[in-house]
Amino acid sequence: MTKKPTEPANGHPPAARQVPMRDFSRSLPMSLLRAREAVMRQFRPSLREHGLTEQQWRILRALAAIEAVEVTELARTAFLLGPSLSRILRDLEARNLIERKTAKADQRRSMVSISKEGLKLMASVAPTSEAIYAEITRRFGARKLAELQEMLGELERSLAGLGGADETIAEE
Amino acid sequence: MTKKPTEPANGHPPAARQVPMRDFSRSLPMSLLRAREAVMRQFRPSLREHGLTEQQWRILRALAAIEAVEVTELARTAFLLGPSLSRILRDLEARNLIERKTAKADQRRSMVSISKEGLKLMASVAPTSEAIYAEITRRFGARKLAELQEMLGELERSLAGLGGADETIAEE
DNA sequence: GCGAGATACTTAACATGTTAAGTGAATGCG
DNA sequence: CGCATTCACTTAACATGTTAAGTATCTCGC
Repeated sequence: MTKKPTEPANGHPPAARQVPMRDFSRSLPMSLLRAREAVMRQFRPSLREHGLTEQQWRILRALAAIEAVEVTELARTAFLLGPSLSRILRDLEARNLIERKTAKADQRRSMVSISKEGLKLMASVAPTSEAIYAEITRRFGARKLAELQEMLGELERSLAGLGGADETIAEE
Repeated sequence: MTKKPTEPANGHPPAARQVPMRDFSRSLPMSLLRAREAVMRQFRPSLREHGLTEQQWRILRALAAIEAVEVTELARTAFLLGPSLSRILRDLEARNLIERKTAKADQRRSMVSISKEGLKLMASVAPTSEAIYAEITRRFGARKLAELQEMLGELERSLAGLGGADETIAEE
């Protein structure tokens, strides 16, 4: 074991850089993607054991903190797009982990809440999840973790209102 | 400043916190997800105009820096899973943006390279992409950006070899 | 009140993420 | 050699990301 399967011979490519660009592997999006994947890799197995995906878990967590929410608000909280949320809610409802009822005042809105079963499932997952988070904090350092999150928040804020496109309001 | 994470007197939801957990919206995975989305939101419209998705763009960028690579190595570089890459390469090849040829020495491997057309497309996208990156850097600050990326790298490294599960080597 | 427009979702369609299984080609070992 | 194992990829199947279109409901001006 620990055998090198294939030696590419070249430690690094001889490079034929034909288009001038930053080193791709060091771009901000890639850094963020890799960091997030490194973190999520820790959680996924545990969630999987409980039959939950990352997104389903996000939804349950968001619901556990409140009585009930509209779908749109839940989408914002769990950071999911409407269509994704719509599908997931359908499945979670079929599994009796959440409940839905249309609002009285506005028949368009539907109020979502976590069910007793959903709470039970959460209670069974939470300890492991918290332990993993604690281990990550221990490894990386609580102070640095707080700093990192602060920077991420700043980054987010500094890009707010720079909507990439179709952000032209009241213009033609 | 230096506000405690869990403010009991939060002006947010009436709270029916039934399962003890961290404030979900401030978890590390969510911070990373939101930050990355804030960044990618800037690039997607431009890529879309050129008929490229984020992942296709990653592949082209990775290919532009070298002569040719095996699929597995490309997957590592572009941070894509094999199946995703396999599909995308099929499409990029159909659009004549890349070329493939099986290696002589090992018929299993296929060497992928960017085509002349692919390079032309890249050249047409790169300026806008670089401009967006520059604007992000300007807004957030070059120094802070470097710091952030350093921290993200540290986070990644500190979690390496903590494979969440099925990481048990030489065991049964 | 009523019809145009706005809202809150949902469906649809296509691309990717993710895991498992399949296929053909090399390798290692008896 | 023979053949089980390993490799490098590809397919398959299901879940989500992403954009566009559809549906029912509500709001508002006239």
